[in-house]
Amino acid sequence: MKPFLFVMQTPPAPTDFIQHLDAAELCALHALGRRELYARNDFVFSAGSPGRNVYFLRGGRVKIFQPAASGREVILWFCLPGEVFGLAEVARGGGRSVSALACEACELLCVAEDRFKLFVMARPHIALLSMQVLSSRLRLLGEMHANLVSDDVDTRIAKLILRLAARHGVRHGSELRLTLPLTHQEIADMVGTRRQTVTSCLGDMKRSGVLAIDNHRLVIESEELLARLTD
Amino acid sequence: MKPFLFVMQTPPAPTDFIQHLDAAELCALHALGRRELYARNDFVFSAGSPGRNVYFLRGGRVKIFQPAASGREVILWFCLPGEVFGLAEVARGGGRSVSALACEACELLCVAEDRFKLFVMARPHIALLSMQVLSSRLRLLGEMHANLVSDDVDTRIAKLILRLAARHGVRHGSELRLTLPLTHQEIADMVGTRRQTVTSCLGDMKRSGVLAIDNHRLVIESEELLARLTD
DNA sequence: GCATTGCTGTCACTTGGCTGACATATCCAC
DNA sequence: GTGGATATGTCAGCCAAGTGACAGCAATGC
Repeated sequence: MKPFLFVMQTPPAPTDFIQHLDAAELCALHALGRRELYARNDFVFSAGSPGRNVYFLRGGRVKIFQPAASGREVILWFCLPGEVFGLAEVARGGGRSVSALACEACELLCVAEDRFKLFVMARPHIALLSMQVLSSRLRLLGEMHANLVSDDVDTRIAKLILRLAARHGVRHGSELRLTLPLTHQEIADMVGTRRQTVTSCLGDMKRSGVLAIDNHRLVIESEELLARLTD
Repeated sequence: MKPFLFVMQTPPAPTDFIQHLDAAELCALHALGRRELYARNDFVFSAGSPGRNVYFLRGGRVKIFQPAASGREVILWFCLPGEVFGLAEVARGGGRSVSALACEACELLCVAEDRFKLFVMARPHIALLSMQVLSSRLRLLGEMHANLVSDDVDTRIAKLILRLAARHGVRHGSELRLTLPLTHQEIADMVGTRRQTVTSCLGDMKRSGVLAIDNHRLVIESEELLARLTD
């Protein structure tokens, strides 16, 4: 089980917010907000907007990314059902610095900032949970940042895939299959490189039997080999 | 006052934790922890250690950095008196992912994790404050990360200097002087490049009258010109 | 059905910044 | 003071990765 040490580089995060609420709390939270539906490629919010809501994802996937100079996008993470997003801007004030885009049809719960603050302040352990969520993201981002500084593209992509596998992976026989469909461009935006570079790097990995791609979903064929690319 | 728009790119952060406490709270916090002294270049904690304390800086400066592959260091930020650090690891669990090093003689208040949690849970607005601190760091790190992806070294250094000026700058006649002494190596570790590159980039800036260096402290001679390097 | 748009694959060309090396300058400890 | 450690300045050579360009291949919509 050596390779798993890498997948577990960062221990499993308490990313699921909803799961940590009891029935009464969940009910109270729902009463505070309203249900919203978004279609594929709709923006839930975008960088620069004031940002006075916290969102809880009930279904679908949301991509959180940051616009960078010259129209580039830096993808920070994908939110899964049960997770919060838009929390940091609300806690801190000063408007959104990131954008949130529905990757597919999404259902979410939208709660206004002031109501959420009251909700949290009345329930100390939820305040702690919120701190945990923020802390996890801080750590993940720190790790991504350090990788970007010190690893070459191939290594960054290998690490990314292992990280994604820990969160979005489903074991399928001897393979580990990502549930999240990704384009080369999106991978490039996650590791800070260009699409062509990703194409050629993934090409190498396919050729050497590390992984395959099926319907835009990465399939890890050898965790062993992949972990080795990680340095 | 155009150039100030850049310095203010990210609005002033509520970085000072202590300042937001009233006398009674501060007193209670002090009662929970113990005072510790560190000499220049002492580690307060280092990446990999379990990390069961939160620290409040009362005097001096602490450098927070993350070890990266091949012995590189990635400097995330410098803590100033009044600020917390070590908060994320405690909120989240799972040990330290960063190291904290005293840049000079430091006095700090060390509070055990469980005590701090109780302290926070009993005071909802302090929970909110903690969330603000984490959120601010998340945003700052996001900004640094995006810069690293999309800007070349010169631009990154210019942006770094403006960012530092907003936090550590003191106006001195027409100059804006950083209170924080920095080596080229440290600047390199903050923008993700190498020492030699920083030396030559700063050399260019000196030659073109953008800044000067006095006793390891950057002195911005023209915010105008510096902001222009920012793109 | 066809057309438009977006994704993948490949490749020749260019370059920013890393590397390693060395000289000088400055600081600190003893 | 003197000696070692640490910081700065400069430079030639090299390479990882970006750039731009183009061709084939899905999808998706009308």
